[in-house]
Amino acid sequence: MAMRSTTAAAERAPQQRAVDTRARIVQAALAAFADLGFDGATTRDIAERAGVNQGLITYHFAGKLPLWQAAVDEIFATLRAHFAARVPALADADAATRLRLMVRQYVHFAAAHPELHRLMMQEGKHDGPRMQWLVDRHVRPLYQLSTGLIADAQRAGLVPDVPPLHLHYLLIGAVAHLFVVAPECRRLTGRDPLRAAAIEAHADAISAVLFGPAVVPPARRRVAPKKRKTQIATDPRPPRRR
Amino acid sequence: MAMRSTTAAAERAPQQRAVDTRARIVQAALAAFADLGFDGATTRDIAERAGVNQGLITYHFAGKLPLWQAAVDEIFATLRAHFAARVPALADADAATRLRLMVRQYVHFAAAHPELHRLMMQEGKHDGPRMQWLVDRHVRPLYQLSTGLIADAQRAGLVPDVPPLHLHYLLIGAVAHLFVVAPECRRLTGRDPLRAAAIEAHADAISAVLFGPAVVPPARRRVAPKKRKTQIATDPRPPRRR
DNA sequence: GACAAACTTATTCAGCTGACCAATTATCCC
DNA sequence: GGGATAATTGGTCAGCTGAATAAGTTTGTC
Repeated sequence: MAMRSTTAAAERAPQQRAVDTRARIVQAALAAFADLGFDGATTRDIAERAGVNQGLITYHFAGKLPLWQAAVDEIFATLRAHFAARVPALADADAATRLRLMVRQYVHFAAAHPELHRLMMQEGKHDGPRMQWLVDRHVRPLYQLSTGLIADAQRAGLVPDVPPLHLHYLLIGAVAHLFVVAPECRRLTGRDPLRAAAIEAHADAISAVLFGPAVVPPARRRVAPKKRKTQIATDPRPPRRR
Repeated sequence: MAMRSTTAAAERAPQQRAVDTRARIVQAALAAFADLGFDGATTRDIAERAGVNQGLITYHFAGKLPLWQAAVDEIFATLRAHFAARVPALADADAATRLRLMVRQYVHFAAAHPELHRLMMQEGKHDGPRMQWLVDRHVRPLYQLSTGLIADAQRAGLVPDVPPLHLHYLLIGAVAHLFVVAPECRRLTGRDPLRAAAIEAHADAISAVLFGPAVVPPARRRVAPKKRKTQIATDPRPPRRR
């Protein structure tokens, strides 16, 4: 094993190809675990999806469980990066603005990465050591962030005054379900919910339901195809006409 | 192989114990398929959960797929019965009342039978013959009922005027997700979302978000109320509190 | 008691499971 | 270039799981 024996002889930096294969394995594992659950997914299947030899997954990861943990870490890191990159200046904006923006970005993330929610539903069904690890390491921090924002928004009168717990789970389900069962929606309706327009429409629907009709000046919605030129400043979506 | 005799002699009525074991197998299959998906679930496991011999499942059902179909038929029949029993006089009431009532009853059903949504999410992830069968036989009729009600409610100004497709999936996710991942919620928050009070609170949350804050009289509000001068006539949702 | 429905027991056997390892190749550092 | 090490390969392992069925036993009904 690589031991930094005598001098400060630095351990070799990991080679680029190793970084690549690791990443490909993690991505394949993510898809497999999200699809089939921990027990249903097999290391062979994962290796095949990743296009690598099966022995490699034991080489790079100690076993199936560490691989699962790496996959979970990966998708949550992606989620945090998504928000960090797209919800700027969190400290500055008021709660209302932040929540509106985050919800919209959350819709986009859920559409681009349905694995997150598929995986969470696979694991959320049964308690156990994996779920414990998952909740303590990733879910709880996000939950506290989410409910904090919700409480702020409630104080501002932006969202209904119901227990934040319920609003939190309500929101997750409302946002993610369409994309989790996107193939079903496609067969049922003939429309692909992953089209950019459909994603935007879903974000609009969520916003309309959660925050009420997006109006600051009481423009009448719903009656005629009246153009809505006045968009609230805090909602960065482009004005869309129907 | 015991074949049903096709002679002129009348077939015997199925014995009661056979009806019972069939039902127990179907219930066990429902739980297993919802938990593990079609491929992940095993007939051995199902037989064990049902407390019957594994050979019986091949005897009563022709194989794994017919068993799955029986389980799906069962849960959807239960859903229809639930609505039929609890949403009376569908023809009389106006769309608003019906939708309010159905949403609330839907929350109760989702809490009592999370298998439905677990199963739908397992199957909704990938297209294929099973999903096709499922959509054609069960999902599409419900979808048309749901979107019909939504459209009516939109005409009455009860819910935001967004595409019914999005409202439909939004609603399903919002209602069901909390109960699908109930164990996660329990570990995360220490509270059990299956308590009667929690179920009611979730129904309240859904109603508040979807229909606006609860109005005092439970009486029907059929037409757009003109009482509120601060609110435009075309939007009957009461304003959120400031 | 006759006879079929309902159920049990005991197989079958192909294929897959995660883990592990010895041999091989690619890459790095001197 | 060459030695060392990281990265990768192919293969083995021992055991388990899969659905299905054949043959035998109990139970209920006529």
